[in-house]
Amino acid sequence: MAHYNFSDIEAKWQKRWESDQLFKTEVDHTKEKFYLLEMFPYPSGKLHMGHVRNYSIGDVAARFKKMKGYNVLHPMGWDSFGLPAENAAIKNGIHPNIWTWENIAEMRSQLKLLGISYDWDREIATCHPDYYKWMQWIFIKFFENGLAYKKKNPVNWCSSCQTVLANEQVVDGSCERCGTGVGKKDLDQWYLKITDYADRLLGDLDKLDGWPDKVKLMQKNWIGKSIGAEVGFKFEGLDKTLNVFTTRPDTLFGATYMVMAPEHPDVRGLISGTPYEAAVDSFLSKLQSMSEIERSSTTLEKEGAFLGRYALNPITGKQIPVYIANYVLMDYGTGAIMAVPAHDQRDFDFAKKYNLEIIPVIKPLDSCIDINDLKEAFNSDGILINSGSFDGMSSSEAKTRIIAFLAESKSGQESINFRLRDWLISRQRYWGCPIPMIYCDECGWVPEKEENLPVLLPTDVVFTGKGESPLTTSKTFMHTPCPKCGKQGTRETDTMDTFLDSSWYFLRYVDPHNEKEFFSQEKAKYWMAVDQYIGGVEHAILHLLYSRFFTKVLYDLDLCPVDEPFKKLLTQGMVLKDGSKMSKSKGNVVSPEEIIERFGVDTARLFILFASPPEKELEWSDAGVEGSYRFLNRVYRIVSELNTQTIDVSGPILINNEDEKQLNFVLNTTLKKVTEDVGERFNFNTAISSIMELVNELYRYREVENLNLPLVKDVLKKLVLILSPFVPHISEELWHLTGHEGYLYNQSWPEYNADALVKDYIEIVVQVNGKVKEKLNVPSGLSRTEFEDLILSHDTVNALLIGKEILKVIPVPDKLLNIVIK
RNA sequence: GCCGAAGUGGCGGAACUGGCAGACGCACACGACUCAAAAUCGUGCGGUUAUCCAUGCGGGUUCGAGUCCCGCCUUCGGCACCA
Repeated sequence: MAHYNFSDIEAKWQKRWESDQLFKTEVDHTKEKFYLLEMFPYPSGKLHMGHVRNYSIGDVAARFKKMKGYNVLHPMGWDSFGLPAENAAIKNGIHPNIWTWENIAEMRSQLKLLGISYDWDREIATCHPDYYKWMQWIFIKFFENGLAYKKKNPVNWCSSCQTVLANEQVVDGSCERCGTGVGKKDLDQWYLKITDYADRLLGDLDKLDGWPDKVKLMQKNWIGKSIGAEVGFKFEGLDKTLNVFTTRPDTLFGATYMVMAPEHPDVRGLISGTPYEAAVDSFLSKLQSMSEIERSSTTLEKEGAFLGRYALNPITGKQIPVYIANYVLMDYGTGAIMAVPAHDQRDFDFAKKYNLEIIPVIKPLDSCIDINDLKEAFNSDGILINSGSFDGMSSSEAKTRIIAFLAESKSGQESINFRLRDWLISRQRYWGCPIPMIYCDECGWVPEKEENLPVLLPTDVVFTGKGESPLTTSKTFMHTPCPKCGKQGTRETDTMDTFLDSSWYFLRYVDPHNEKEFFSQEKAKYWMAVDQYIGGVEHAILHLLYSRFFTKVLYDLDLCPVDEPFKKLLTQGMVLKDGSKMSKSKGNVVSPEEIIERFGVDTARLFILFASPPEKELEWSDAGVEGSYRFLNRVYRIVSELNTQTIDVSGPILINNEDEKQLNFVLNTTLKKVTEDVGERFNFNTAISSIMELVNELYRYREVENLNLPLVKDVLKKLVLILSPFVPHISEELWHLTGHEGYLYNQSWPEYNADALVKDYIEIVVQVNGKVKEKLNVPSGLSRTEFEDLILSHDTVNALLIGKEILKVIPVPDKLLNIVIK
């Protein structure tokens, strides 16, 4: 008998699928669409198991939806700008462009071995000018609408590499490339105004029913909305006000000192020429000598310096000393706080160190804490004390009343703050999308004209890994006429953060070859939003938040039909080996290529999908892979063996005896379970286990005399159909072997027959006081009383009850009966 | 420190609205086939066994709890001086 020759089978069908353009998709208004997307990869050159898992999960969903009758869009592309290409250029002298395209070619061929149902005609690469032209176009839209701006701000700076680093490139406070401690440097950088969208990005999380709560919560925390008040404290003897933000206006009477961030722009003016200047300066220089990480450590002792100035409490007029301190940040709120040591632990620590006054103004509801002798700050809500006319109010009431009071005297109002900062997108890098802006002495920053896009990356650059962006070394790039006035202008030489490229790629897929628009609105209307998005949880915040931000901006500009990009999100777990993430340094990497060569891609896919539910971590097991391989052999063997008997059989399926009924029952429970597990829950592991049970049942049934061949034929056909999303190659082979035409991808998903699920007799459980005592076969579908009477009349049940007093009987028809006795 | 998730056999994991804990697979053991091995097929497989004990630990609700509630422990993840 023919045996399962996976390598021939896989090569054969992959070739046919490709030449017949099986997975090519077009807009079709007669069908409901389904847009399924896996996060596109960075072309590092090698496919790893995480990729295989990600795309296998996606392929099951895509093939299933197609068979369910949807018009499925399932594209793939490359997130191909980024640092590794440039590092390779510095290290090996290969141009990033060559390095990247070679990697793409390599990875594409590996990816094709997986047999995923991608429409390769829609392939995109973010480093291709056809793509980044539209990236630049979008950037200009942001600029024209006031959402992109340039400002000078302290950024991460590696003094050894002489370059700016993204936050992600700072690992444990050091440069990821050279290990030098990272400092801060003031640089002129481009920002996107994501803070304008903070409230909507937060509020619309509620719309995202199909997202994991975990991811929504992470975004919520990242956006970090705080409701409170901005309060102005006048400086004593100066015509100047110190504005602070607080979430606890109810503690205003407990403010005993003020703190400004060391970088606060007003500090210099307050101390200049005063006797305090020298002491403050020595504190500031101490801070400057520290690295950013040392400074931002929560365990750092709180230290500061008195400015020799006083502010006045806007309600009481009380005189309050003003400090600077290392624990107040310039880039949150107003860069200054009112310190209430009785009710904030940080202020409490500082007050203890500098012997500052601690006045309790909130009393706990249960007064078990001695509020006058605090060992630590009491930071919960409570009842106001020591607060004049506000005494006795609850914290929440006092917040409202005190804000109202401040508003009346024009010294404060309600205020909301977000921890989300504007998005710094400038990178002093070569291998990224050029920022299409030109600086002109007359006109300032002017966007490049649309007809001149894309602003191409120059090729005559030097990669030293030091200094400014490599674009400054190009002789052809920098100088260009101002698009507005025509005088000599200078191009921006920084490139964009690559997270911008990936913030809209899902939109380009709907119309990837459009040369006139970044995509046709017509097509976007049909395809958007992405119905199911699948990727690693490591993108829970940045990529997914940025994509939501872009979609909302484009929606507001009437350039996108939806304001949320991804309806449903599945965050797949990592692939582990020996309990930890596969990595070269740990030497626990399992190469997909090797597994595919030894067992075939169907086995690899099956193992990955079977061993763990998609959102959980997956522990790699070589023995488990062999188990999956064994199962596919088992399937191949029984289908081809039984097929010799059923191939020419036709006629109606008649169920005659218990064996046949049982086989038909298992077939239909499996159809139901697989349909629900794949379609509703993404529980691929249990779907597969139920298919295994069907195969086991088929092996059992094979042993009976006089096989019901029309029934067997039906089982074989449906078995192959439901296997096909998981293991498409072997399924396609068996589909044709069993005499069927066409591709499985174009077949309809088999529906279960509800009648077959009804059993005449059901095994039920008899419990006494909640413990299982007996199992009985009884007719199904009885009423509660029929069920109860039948079981209580049973001899073996009565034997359990001899000499006992029955207190209560709880019948659950078709399941169990519990008898409570004394 | 704050927020969140998860703890079930030797292992990966099932158990959907509270209703037979351990589906399916791996590993292991035994049997059949074989001169033999591999492959394959079959049987067994939480601990004890008259019974009982078992879903991290301790309580609770319920006729009945892996599932719900309260309090701990452990592990993992996110944020981290955010006023």
